Amino acid sequence: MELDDTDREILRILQEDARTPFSEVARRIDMSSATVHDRVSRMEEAGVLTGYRAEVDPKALGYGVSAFVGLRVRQGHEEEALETLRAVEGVREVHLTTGEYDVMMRVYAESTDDLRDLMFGQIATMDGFDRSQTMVILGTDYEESGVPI
Amino acid sequence: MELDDTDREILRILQEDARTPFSEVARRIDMSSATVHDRVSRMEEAGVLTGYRAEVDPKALGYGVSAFVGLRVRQGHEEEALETLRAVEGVREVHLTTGEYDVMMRVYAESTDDLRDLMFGQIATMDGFDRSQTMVILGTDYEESGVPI
DNA sequence: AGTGAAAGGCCACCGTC
DNA sequence: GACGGTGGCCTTTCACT
Repeated sequence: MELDDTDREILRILQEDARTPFSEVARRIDMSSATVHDRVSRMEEAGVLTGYRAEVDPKALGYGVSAFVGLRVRQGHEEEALETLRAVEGVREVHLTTGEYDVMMRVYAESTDDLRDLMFGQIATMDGFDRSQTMVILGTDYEESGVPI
Repeated sequence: MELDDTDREILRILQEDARTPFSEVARRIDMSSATVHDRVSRMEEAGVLTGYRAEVDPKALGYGVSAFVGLRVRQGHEEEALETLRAVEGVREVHLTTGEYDVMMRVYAESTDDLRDLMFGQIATMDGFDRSQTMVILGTDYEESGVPI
C-alpha cells in the first residue's frame, strides 16, 4: 500500500495519542472526519495500522525488573527452544538475531528473585539451552515509542 | 496507587485495544461507564496509564531493518555518548544495562546501507565510543505488547 | 478520494447516594 | 466509589461530486 503525506500525518497523530477523536485529527489535517475515517480503515485493512495499545507503567503492576536476555541455542533444537520460551510468563518478546546470540528476549520480572526463577528455573533447564547472558535494565535513557514518521 | 481487580481488568482491555469505547468496557466489566471513566482518569493521573499508542507496521514506512545494538562506552564519557545517541535518527530506545554492554539500543533502519551509515557514520565515530555489537533482527518469533496483567 | 448531512452512540460532567 | 441522566460531541454511513 502506498502512503501519502496525509496518511503519514494521521499515523503520526495516532501514534502520539491513539484516542485522539477522528474529528480532532480531521481538524488538524484540515479534512473532513469522514476522510480520516476512510483512510484509517484502509490503513487498518492494509495492515499498516496494526492496533491501538494503552501504555501501562510496569512498576504499577509490580514488575520492577526488566531485562534483555541473549540466548544461544543448541543446533537442531531451535524449534523446541522457541516453543518453551513463548510459554514462559514474563517473556514479552523473542527475536531471532545475528551476532553473538541466536535469540534476543525482553523479559519482565517482579523482582530479582523472580528473575532468578525465570532464568535458572525455566530457561537454563530447557531443551536446547546452550548459554545465556542477562542484561538487566538499570534505567532507560531514551524511549520513543513506535516508528519514526 | 493501589489497583484492584476491576482496575486490572480495565487495563487489560485497553492494552488490547486502546480505542475500546468506555461504554463497551463498562459492559464487559459490568459497571457503569461513569465508573470506568472515573477509574481511567484516576489511573492516568497516578501515572499507571501513561498513554495510548497506535501500532504501525515499520515495513509500511520503509523501515525494513531492525536491530539491537550493544555498546560499550569509555569511562567518564557516558553523558556525552547518551546525548549523541538520543539524537541519532533511527535510534528508538537507549537503555543502561548490566552485563556485557553498558548501553543496549533498539534501532530502525531503512536498509542495511542505512544501518551501516548509522553505525559507522554516527555511532562508531562519536565521543566516548569504545566498541559495539549489532544484532540484526532476522525475525520476531513472539511479541506480546505491554505488561502481563 | 473527498465531502456534508444525519442518526445513533459515546464522552464527560453533573448531582446524588 | 458507584450511579443515572444529560447536553454536546463524535462516529459511521451514504448519496453526491
